[in-house]
Amino acid sequence: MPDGPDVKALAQRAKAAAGVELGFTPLYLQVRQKMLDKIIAGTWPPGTALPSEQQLALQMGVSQGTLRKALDALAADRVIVRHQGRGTFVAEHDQRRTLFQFFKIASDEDGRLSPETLFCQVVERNGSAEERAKLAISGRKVWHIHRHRALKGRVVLVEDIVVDHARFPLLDTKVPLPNNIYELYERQFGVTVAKAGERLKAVSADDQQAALLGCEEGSPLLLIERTAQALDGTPIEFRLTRCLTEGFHYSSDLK
Amino acid sequence: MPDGPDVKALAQRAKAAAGVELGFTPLYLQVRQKMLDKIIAGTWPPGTALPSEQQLALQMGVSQGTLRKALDALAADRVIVRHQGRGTFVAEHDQRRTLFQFFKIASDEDGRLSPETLFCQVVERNGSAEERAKLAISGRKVWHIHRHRALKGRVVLVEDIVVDHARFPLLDTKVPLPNNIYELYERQFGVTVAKAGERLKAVSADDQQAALLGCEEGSPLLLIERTAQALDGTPIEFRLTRCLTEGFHYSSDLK
DNA sequence: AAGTGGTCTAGACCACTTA
DNA sequence: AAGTGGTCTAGACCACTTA
Repeated sequence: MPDGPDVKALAQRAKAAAGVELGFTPLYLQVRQKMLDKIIAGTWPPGTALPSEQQLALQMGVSQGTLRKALDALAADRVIVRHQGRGTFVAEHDQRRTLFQFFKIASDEDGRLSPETLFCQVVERNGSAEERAKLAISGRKVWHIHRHRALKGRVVLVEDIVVDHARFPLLDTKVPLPNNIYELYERQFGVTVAKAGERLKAVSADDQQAALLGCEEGSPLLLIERTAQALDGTPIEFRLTRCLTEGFHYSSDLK
Repeated sequence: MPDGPDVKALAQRAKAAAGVELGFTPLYLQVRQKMLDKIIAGTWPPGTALPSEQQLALQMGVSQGTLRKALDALAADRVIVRHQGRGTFVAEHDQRRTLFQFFKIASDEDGRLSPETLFCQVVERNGSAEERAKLAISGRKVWHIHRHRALKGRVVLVEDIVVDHARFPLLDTKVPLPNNIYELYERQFGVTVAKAGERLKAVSADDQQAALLGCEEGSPLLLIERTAQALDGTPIEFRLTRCLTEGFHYSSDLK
């Protein structure tokens, strides 16, 4: 004889009563949100090993299957990383992640490479209306980071990065910034970049850019406008990258 | 008392004995491959409604849960599309899919739009060594499709598409080609484009391109090199798109 | 009302890692 | 040997669509 016919329906209603309900939110998505909230709140900082699935299922009062669906969803968004036999961990901005998730420039012949930072400057200034809108901030001040980056020994990237001054106190004292800037955001400021959207255009190099990149004025450059967001969707960073695409390209998979 | 302790282990070994085994392939991936094979073979053409999960599970001799994991994997790769309450269908190249999966150009102000084809020419010619290598073909001949496409009434895209002559017999008799060329591949030639990789660069417009796009010679253009693949990974199409990015951009999500 | 995919449970066992 | 995530089953019920 099967036991209680509507255990999960009761659980569903119990969870639903507590949260905002529009129509129907499955249990596993409610669990996913609860776990995401803990990660956002810093209860489980990046790199932390989560409790085992069995323990989490007990804590949350759901079956292991439901708990796994929640973890699967978080893993699909790269919020957590799972290793069979080892455990489940909050995702970190190590070099590998930066290279594969956030760096899309590759050599035509040699594929993906890590860029080397040859110059880096941090300036405090007032943000333009556009910048403050993109960062959704009410304060006036922003940090402006300017970098020159090289691949295969040649400067091919010029970056202009703008972030909220208030969110990154004393950023200028961290100079020279490490090559991996998202690791800095994460470790020094508790800010996790979770995803980004990019808009690509072709533009002409002005005299300054031409001098930096060692090309002629008016040469075509790939312009990449990136808006990066935190785990909760808050915009964190606005970045313009100008890229010389002779021997290099931006790689995009359509699937 | 729980019944047979190793039902699935037996099933696993039975399946394993039949197929190529390197280490360990889970049942659900074996089921996924079997279903993919049927789709590739044309047993289930695009648009077909698959049997219900219950029926498929019975046919394959696995539980509904395992069958669902196989379908989930196929749905993640957009090979099939599922609709709660309606059924599961083999994915089709309708306008929506083309717009969201394979067309990444959007208006800076108005977002995603469908391009309009203003000019389209199909020519038969010998493929270059590079083209034949990219298409992995041994024959000499290719079709070269040249199109001019407009967004918001302005020509901003010039496309040069190269496909295997042998795979698309009498393609020139289909002129004028429909706006959605992947739908043509699918319906007229039984060729399904499943995924594509793109390489983006910034280049200068030559005199012809400048004339077509209504810009000055030397203007920066976004060059998109696409290689599109069939369900089994075979390269199907090599495509060069040159794009005027004034008021438009290429959109890419990093996650 | 019947059929479909979607969720959830409880429990067994496997593959893999670490000690 | 013990612990972790990964697979698989059998079965119940829910949300949604169509007739």
